[in-house]
Amino acid sequence: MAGERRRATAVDVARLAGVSQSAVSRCFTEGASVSAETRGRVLEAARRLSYRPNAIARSLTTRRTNLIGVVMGDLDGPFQPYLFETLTRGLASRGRQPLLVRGDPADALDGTAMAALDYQVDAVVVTAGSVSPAAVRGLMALGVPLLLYGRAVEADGVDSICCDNPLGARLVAQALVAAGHRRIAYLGGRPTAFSEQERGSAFRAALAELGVPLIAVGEGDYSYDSGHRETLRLLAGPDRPDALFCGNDAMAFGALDAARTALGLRVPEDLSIVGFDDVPMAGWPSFSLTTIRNPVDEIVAMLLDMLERRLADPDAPPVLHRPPPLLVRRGSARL
Amino acid sequence: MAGERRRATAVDVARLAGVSQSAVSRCFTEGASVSAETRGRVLEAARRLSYRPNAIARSLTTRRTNLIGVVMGDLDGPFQPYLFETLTRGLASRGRQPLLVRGDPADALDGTAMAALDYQVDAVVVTAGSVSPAAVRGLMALGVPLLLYGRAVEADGVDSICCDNPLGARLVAQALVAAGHRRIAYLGGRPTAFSEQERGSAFRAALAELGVPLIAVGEGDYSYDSGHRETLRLLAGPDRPDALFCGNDAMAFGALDAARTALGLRVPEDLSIVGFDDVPMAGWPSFSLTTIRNPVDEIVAMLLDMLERRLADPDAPPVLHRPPPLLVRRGSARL
DNA sequence: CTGAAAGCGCTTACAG
DNA sequence: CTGAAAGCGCTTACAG
Repeated sequence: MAGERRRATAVDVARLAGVSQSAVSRCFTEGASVSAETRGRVLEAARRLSYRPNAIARSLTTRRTNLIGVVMGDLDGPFQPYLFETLTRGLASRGRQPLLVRGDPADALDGTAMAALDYQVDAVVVTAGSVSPAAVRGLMALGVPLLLYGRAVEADGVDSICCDNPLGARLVAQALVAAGHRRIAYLGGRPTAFSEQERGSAFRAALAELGVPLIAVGEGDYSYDSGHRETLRLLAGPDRPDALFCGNDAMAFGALDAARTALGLRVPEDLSIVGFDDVPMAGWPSFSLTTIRNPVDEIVAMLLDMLERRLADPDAPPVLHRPPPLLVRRGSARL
Repeated sequence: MAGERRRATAVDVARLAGVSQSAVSRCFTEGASVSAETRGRVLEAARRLSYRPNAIARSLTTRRTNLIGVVMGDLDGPFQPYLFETLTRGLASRGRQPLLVRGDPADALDGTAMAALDYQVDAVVVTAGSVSPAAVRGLMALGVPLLLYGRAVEADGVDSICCDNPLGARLVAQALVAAGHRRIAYLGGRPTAFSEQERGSAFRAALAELGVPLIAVGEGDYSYDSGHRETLRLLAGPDRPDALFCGNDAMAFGALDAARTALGLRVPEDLSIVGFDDVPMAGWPSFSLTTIRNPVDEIVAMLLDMLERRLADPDAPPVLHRPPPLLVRRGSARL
């Protein structure tokens, strides 16, 4: 196999099969009319030449690329990889190619990120916390269908899906209070994140309604390290909390390690810790984290449906879905 | 903002700027000759129309897409996401777009995976354990430059880079024996994986050379769950091992949890556990895993250089790099 | 059912 | 430096 320099084109196949190039094209387009005999000869010639239609050329003529821009931030926590995995597999199984667009929660999209959009993606899906609100506005101005995961935005041609964060926070507040906790602390994620804003304020509101004060608040950035660091700080004072709700699982893991290993506390006897997301690791025996399940599979499935719908009709009215999360009781909280 | 249905093309810009379409094109191509005045008018018109060259059309004419196929498997362990993250960022920073190709270690690449290659990727990089050897051969037959990470293959036009697994395994064997361990067990990963074959056989060989027997062997699949399960089995017998080398960190975490939580053993007093990869989590206090550092950053940097070189000269002789790993001593092993 | 031809939006010799 | 034109590899009316 000399690794032929040039791939075969439809013209090559046509020549070999003794038909027109149009006939070749028809054999590779759904529902085009070709006689059985022609199709047979074309397919055989194509096979011999290892011919496959050039998707770039096809995209140029059809003005559809089948490429979906996927805006994502760092894959550095345990949650993002799972989401990304599920999303890209789902896309592929529906015959769409995910083209990566690297975001940065702090910035608008830079040039190298925007370059991906020059490939004429049919739509772009923005994943949780991957970019700033300003970047989302920039994307909206592009006139490309936008699907937002993890934040709610009201605009034409923009569909959003976002776990019901307020409900999740409320479930935690209620369970904690019902179990008798009265010295409750909250460890928030990146303050600019939509999820953090919803979770933080709903948690406060729910506690207030229940007549239980929030006695301490930490400010993390959704990372393990920030969870570890802030927990050390929150537990340093004299009036130590008896429960800590963390804005995501990664911080909760940091909190667990800080409480148990660094401070020598017993969890959940001395301190209840609750996370948010329910990543696979939350079930590992070393963590056994009580947490709120962010229904990723369900969210991705809905997102894919929203995408098909939007692709079929760019002018369809925007939709916003808020799938409900669930409290998962494990060993890290006395509930 | 009515979300204009049609993006501006070079012809639109040319009309607005009062120049030819060729002139517009030249303003967007590196090193083309355009007068300062023309360039100014074109750029201004382009700005007003939010014009950016259509990368699909450009790809068709230049026969270069700047798209790099990235073949990857599941992102379900802690190692793959970090690798993927580093690789795709590196690609993007060099102006190349990563196009995902989903692999499956057990299968050849299926149709939906191959569909990505119809986009005329300039090269494909295959990441560790993402596909079967048969799939790699299929990719080689395509005549597209191939870069292999995590396995060594000798062939024209195929470059490989792969951590020096035998060295890593030897480092572990030597350190364990030097520290006095004499009842050593090995927990392997997926038997069909290139890395497993190298690590497993080098570990055996090194122990044999040192005159220390391998008293037990487990067969996992690189997952946390398999590490947990196999460790329970390995530690069940009467002549319990005093050291366990795991084929990757994920299994080592499972082993740690099994030993400590399920079996109530002390690590490293009762049992030394060593992993392979040094994922970020290995440094978390709950694990404090002694492990072999797989130099991902270095590997990705080399991979990107290999890519540029291969793109510049498709006929360059194939290269094979084997960067050395490093033993990282933490708390999970008595060394 | 089939072929000739136009056109998708660019780049790049080729003349000037 | 600049424009007219060919060509990249397809799809899709349009005639037949």
